[in-house]
Amino acid sequence: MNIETRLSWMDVRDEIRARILNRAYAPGDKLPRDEDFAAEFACARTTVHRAMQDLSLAGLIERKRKGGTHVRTDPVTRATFDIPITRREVEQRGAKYNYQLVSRDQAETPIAVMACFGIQQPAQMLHVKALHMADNRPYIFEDRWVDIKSCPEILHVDLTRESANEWLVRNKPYSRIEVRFSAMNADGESAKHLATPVGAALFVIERTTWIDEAPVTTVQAVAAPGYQLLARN
Amino acid sequence: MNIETRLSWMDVRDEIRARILNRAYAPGDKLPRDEDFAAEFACARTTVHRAMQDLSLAGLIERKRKGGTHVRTDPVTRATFDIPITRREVEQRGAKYNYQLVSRDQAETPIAVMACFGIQQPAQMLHVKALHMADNRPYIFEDRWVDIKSCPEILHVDLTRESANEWLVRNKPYSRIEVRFSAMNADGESAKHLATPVGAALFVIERTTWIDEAPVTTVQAVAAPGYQLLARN
DNA sequence: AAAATTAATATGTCGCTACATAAAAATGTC
DNA sequence: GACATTTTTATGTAGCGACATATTAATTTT
Repeated sequence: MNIETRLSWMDVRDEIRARILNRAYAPGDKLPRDEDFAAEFACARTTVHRAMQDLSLAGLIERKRKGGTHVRTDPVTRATFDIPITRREVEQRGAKYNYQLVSRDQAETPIAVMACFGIQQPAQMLHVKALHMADNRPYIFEDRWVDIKSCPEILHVDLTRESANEWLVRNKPYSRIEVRFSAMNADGESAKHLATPVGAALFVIERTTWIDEAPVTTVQAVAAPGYQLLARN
Repeated sequence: MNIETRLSWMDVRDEIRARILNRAYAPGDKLPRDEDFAAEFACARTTVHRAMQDLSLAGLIERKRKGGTHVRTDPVTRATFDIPITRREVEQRGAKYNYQLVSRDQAETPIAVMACFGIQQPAQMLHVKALHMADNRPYIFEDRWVDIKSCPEILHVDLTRESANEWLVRNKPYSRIEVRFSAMNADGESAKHLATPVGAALFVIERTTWIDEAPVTTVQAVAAPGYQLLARN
């Protein structure tokens, strides 16, 4: 094919996005039909469709069957985060990873944890606290609960050698996840493990995962001061 | 068409995902070629392709031309956030939105802000501080810099009535954005505006936007205690 | 005139074909 | 045997046609 004249759906997307940024199509405006764009760009409707899908996913436009395509009046900022295994995160920063089990015991689900999972009845769970280190300095302190019923194998894992984080990610892929970010003042325990003064502002990541409605694990990961999370888009 | 036998790409995706979760295909394993899946499911290769694309985007598999498709050995947690206009965010919580301009002046770019934009030379910028309130209680305190060269209109906007946040989102769609999350202890200024004790842990969202490499705005939004960010996926 | 039905229409999806492209595997050359 | 070149192969992308589906608009019925 003629390389110069062949348009990819990304070219189409970029052109339409450029027009929206130019305000050739202003917020609230109705865009031409896919077919008309296809005619203008001399490409197939499927190509325009793919471009539109992408813009729609990015939050720039809204599409409705029969209703047509409109530029969103108040575009949202949509960003995507990757939260890798902690070991990998540390190693990608070029630091030496180290891990330390703080405590490990079995208990009934406390009420706060039941709320995370959205369950009514308490269950037997494994309660693990551990510290992840980068270049021998505290990096993340995690406080984790693992449902024993949906994950009995965890009882036989040597958590002094391998972190529950790593074992679970490798061995229990979840089907649903919920992630919450917040800030908290260091309490006695986290201050001690993260080697910071009590009261220091710490970044908190809470993750809860399920396999088909069955709770798997919930973890509160408290990062050492200075931690930042950066978004792609 | 026969509704019962017709498979959609989502059905194919769900089936393949189920097999990965079942460990029918374990982490690191090579998956069958798209064509083989197509034969198995009696659908077109494009349908399998779409399913695979989705799984790949979700971070569950990795694809390489000629290399084939593999289950990722350490799947990343991938989550997407929507950060709407602050007013809309407040209103969606069912609270009354209120806005207050704290300060507004023009100055040369400080070094810290130059770093956010990745520019070498300082420029003339508008420096705005403002407070967003929910039900008359402090919600978010923002400290914003706007590049006057790429956004001269901002000088004529009455920022006592409309927040820069809202005006920019509606009038200056960006082409690139960077978002950073972190935690900080309340300093004198933020403590005063957010009505919290000095030292309280606050959640911080930093956003910087560009239009084609030209800096537009960078903002540090400090949320009142208790603020949480929840991810979709 | 209000409500229910029907038609029109823009987007959504699927199948098929053809060709593009990256990377591995095979082959040829020194 | 080491290196460069060609072939093979699995995924990536585009075009075309057909039908599905949701919604709006038009029409008919009450």
